[in-house]
Amino acid sequence: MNEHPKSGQPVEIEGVVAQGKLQRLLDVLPEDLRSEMMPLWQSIRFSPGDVLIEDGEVADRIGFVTDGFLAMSKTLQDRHRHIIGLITPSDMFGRAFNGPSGYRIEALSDGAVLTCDRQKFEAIIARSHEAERLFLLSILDELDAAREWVMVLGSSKVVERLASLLIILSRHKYRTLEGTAHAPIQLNLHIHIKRVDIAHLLGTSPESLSRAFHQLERAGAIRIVTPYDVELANLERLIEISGNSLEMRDE
Amino acid sequence: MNEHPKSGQPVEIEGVVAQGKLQRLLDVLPEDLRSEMMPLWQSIRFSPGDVLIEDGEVADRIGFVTDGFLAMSKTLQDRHRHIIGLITPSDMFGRAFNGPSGYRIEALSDGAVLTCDRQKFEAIIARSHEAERLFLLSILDELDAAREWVMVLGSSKVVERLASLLIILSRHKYRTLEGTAHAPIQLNLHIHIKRVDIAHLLGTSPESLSRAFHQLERAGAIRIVTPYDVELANLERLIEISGNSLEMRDE
DNA sequence: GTGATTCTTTGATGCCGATCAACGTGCTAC
DNA sequence: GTAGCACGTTGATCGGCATCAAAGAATCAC
Repeated sequence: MNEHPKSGQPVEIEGVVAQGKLQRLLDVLPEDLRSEMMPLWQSIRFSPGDVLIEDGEVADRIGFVTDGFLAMSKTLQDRHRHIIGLITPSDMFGRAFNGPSGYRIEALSDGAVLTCDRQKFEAIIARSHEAERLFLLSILDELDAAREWVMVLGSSKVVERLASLLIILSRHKYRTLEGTAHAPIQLNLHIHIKRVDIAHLLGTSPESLSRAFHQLERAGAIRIVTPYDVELANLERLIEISGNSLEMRDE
Repeated sequence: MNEHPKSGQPVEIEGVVAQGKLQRLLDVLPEDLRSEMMPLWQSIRFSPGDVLIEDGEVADRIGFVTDGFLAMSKTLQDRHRHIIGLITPSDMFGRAFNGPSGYRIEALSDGAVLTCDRQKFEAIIARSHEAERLFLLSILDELDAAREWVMVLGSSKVVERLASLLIILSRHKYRTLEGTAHAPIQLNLHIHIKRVDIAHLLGTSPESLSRAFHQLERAGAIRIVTPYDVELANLERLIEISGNSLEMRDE
């Protein structure tokens, strides 16, 4: 670990392998900057409930998710926790170039991230025009995700929101499966996130969420094998219920 | 019009004056690029209901709001219109560097924008490292706004969401007043937006919205002079009702 | 002015979902 | 094994809000 492989080779720190955005970013980084940056990275494995960045903390770290799910949330003074968004593999968190985060980053599943000191990261990235540009452009993806999330939360009914979430999660599975299978008839979705957290994500209660799940099953859209294993039996109907609020592109 | 003033001088096209983000962007642009870009700008004045960019249209224009309010929305196939966010003076719209918008941009009030062909804009901006950087960083503001909006929509109750919106709008007034008054005791807020549109913004119906307004008045937080003129009688209480979900910084 | 149109408000009803409470189920400890 | 615990589901009640309907209020045409 902590070797400095050449561009194009996978980067791995303590068994955690960089992929997605981070991988691409390191690929375009000139050799010298790359060597300089590599020792700064640190891997963190997390379990459900772990808090990576505390609410309001001046957390000057940025991180890239390599595996698992995180949530960006904010606790109001009435102790009610709002979840702002879901952070999925390849996503970045922390507010590079724009001061500390202001949000709480908390784990919803098992997984791992690679993190780096924010200011050092910025300093090195800024020395490569191409890398900086690539990095800043990746913020557009975050923006898209945030807006998609607004669409999801804008759906009045819980079933609609749940249908949207299942589609989003299945898209992520597609993304990693891309290239292996082509047109999967039925999709077995393993949900790594606890019901309570899904409920908070969708702005509802575990009870209502449970009913929504079974409502989807009764509608024939999904089949609940276990609470963590759902079969998307009728994707078309699922999309229909979701209200078609999501772009179905593959990125 | 269409003269090419030196850096630092206000830019004005057909009576519409660039300000905020666009102003700053033009300020850092080298003289030659600036001269090249100026003729590309075009001013558009709008009235409530005007659609600047149609849903799904491959609209390759970007624009900066100089005055008034716009909404970014998306119409689903069930004809239900979701509003993704509010676009306010100084904000940008259109997806520079990232393909066409995909959203509908529609006017909620009277106002004006300065627009430019997207690809030509990108091409010129990309030739100035500093300008490109400034521009890409401004996307972070959009991201913040989107996330703030998620917080607002995440509030379960309509009054809470309304309180948040009023605060957001008053902040914008502050922003333009900045420097003139310092600690205004009471704030007369002129709302340029129709009730129906506010209702859609907040994901509710005009009827429920009306009740929410009067609920705020009964709580002593605001005083309704006319439907378009509201006095923020008790800002503290308003913030309290909003759930404190907003950052109260002045940017 | 007067009428027409548009916008806002008020009232009545029914549904969705939050909440409280209890039960079921699977896992861990020992 | 059994006890304990965490998590998920189900049931019952109640409040907020969408919806339908209709009545003010403001604006515009002429």
